Amino acid sequence: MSAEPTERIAASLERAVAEMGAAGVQVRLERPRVGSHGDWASNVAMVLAPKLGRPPRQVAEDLLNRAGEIEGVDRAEVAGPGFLNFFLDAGASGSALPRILDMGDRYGSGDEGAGRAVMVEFVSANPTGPLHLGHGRQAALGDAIARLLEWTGWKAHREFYFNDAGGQIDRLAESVRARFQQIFGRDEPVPENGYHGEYVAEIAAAFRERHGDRYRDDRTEAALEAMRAFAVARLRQEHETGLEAFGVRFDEYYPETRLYSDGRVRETIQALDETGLTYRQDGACWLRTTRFGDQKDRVMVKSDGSPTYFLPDVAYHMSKWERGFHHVINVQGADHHSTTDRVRAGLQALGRPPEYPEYVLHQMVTVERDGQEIRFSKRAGSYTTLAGLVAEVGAEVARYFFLMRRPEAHLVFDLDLALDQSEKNPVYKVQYAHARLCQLLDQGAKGVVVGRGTQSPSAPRRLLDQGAKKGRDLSGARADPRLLTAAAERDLARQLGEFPAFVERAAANRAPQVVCAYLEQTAGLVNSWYQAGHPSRGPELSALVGNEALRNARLTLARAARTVLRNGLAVLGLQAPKRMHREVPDVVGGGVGVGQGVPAEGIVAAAVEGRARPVADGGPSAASRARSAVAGGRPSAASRAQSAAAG
RNA sequence: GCGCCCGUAGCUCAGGUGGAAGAGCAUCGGCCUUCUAAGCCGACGGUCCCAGGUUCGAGUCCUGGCGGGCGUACCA
Repeated sequence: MSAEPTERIAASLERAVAEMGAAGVQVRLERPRVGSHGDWASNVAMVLAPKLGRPPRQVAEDLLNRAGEIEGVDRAEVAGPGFLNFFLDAGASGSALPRILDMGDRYGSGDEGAGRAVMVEFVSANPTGPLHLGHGRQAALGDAIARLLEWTGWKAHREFYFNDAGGQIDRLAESVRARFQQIFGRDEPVPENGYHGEYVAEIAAAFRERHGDRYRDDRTEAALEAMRAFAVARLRQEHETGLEAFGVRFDEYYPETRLYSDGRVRETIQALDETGLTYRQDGACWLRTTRFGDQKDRVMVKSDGSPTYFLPDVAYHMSKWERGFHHVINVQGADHHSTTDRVRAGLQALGRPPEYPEYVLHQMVTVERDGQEIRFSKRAGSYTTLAGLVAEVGAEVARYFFLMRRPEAHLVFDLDLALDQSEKNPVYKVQYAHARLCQLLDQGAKGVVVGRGTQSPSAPRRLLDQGAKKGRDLSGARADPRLLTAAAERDLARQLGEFPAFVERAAANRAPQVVCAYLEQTAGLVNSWYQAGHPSRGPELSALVGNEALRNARLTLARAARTVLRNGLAVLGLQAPKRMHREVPDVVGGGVGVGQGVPAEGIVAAAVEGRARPVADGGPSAASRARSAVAGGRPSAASRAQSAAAG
């Protein structure tokens, strides 16, 4: 193929435009969002119409007539208010397939980043309590954004920052001490502004397990310090293992105290002083952040001589810069948005660019259970933890839930829905489509043939022999995409070709939900294509037809689709299973434990029952349990609901 | 008061460089003798919060409202 079809279309249109006496009008081609609007569309007639004083549709007709036949274009039409829609022939629309197979698990990657370093800082939870769902959203977002950047040629560094000193850690230590004393029956209440969650008592119990009664009557600072260190270490460990269970790893954990111990905070004060933008007022030391667009000046050092949070924040970002990260993305909850202006202002005072660092601020996560909102509060001790959520719905579902919405949109996490209907979750649709393609390709490799009339026992054997003779050819590396003429095939092929553009856009906009939407759409096209060729429906449209050339082309399409789904899931940090098992819960069919070799009737019975009986009002029905258990290997919805209530 | 975010189908939400209104759930109706029905096909469902403006064209951009969320510390 000499030139891309788009170039030929554009050239033909530009010639036609010039003929109509409107040279210089830019011809732009765009991908219509809907398949029925063709492979490419142009708005040039509508731009031209007012200049020529003629109706746009008439101009469009005229343009088409003048453009004539275009190589690679099957047909063209005037549509809507005056769009020109071009439909490529099958060879052109399937032209991405060889490239997909060539690139394999790198298909979709790009090199916009050109190997530059970028830091993504996310989660950054303080060791004063367990990770909650807001941290979960951040973990999913930060990791997915880092992955997107890696896919587009950046070298991503994942960093977790935490405050391991200061007033809140003091209160944590005091809270642990109170709980510790309570173990011995002493009436020492947790401080009013301390941490009241159950986990504090657990820490105290663990502390006693480690140290016995040694600190029982020790009210010294050293005892408090021991508890502080113990609690921080334990919570830090809990965060790391929790994130690991969630599938997120960090390159570096950066403690706030390091900024003090290595003198960076002091250096930052000095450097800011030298800018002449600091002043003293009311006994405190201020920085003129208003010079850089902040709403008011900020205190750097309080009148009691201790620094505010603002100062180490600036020092920390100077450390990032000096470590070579001139591109930094901070993923934070929107409740931190007030700090972004002042931190950037402080950094500008030190000569950093105004857009450093970049922020992705996600809106809050609220959780509803039984139709009621649950409020998060570390101090009240009533909140839902990330670990609890992962235990309930699994890491994959939780991750996808957090990613499928724009970060700046409020996320309502309906626990009931996530529990009872998790198998209807889009992530299963995508993973299932992938597993389905794997099975199909497996059948293809075995030489299985479907279709009425061709089912003589010798047919598979014959194909197997041919396949063996021709080696890899059966896998379709040299298949002819022009044979993919059915609508479902062409729609799918076209969609697969757009994957790299979606990854690039998602990365540029720090928008993982774009990938989610793409995957769901692709999975839908895969399923439509698959169903259209289902043996019971249209065996002549199946990939497993007897005609070898057609079979090759369709199996190539399946391989390409599998590659795209697998890569897309990898971009989000999700698994691409080769096989998905349904597990029929023992409540159906009286304790029939069913695993891999399930009799088909069992599956169908459960599925039918599941559909026939919606969830009744008191609790989960057998039907909903059947659906829940499908998610695989986890407790039934009933027992999970109980554990949720207990948590 | 001021700042940021949100307002799209009954519900939860996607909507690219401004271009032809979408998905899932819910409801209703079809589709398993043969590749996994965790699926597919169809129907129903819209004042894209309101009012102006820019434009050949606005869910998208601009201005002003209305409604909701979050923030607005010498807290951490």
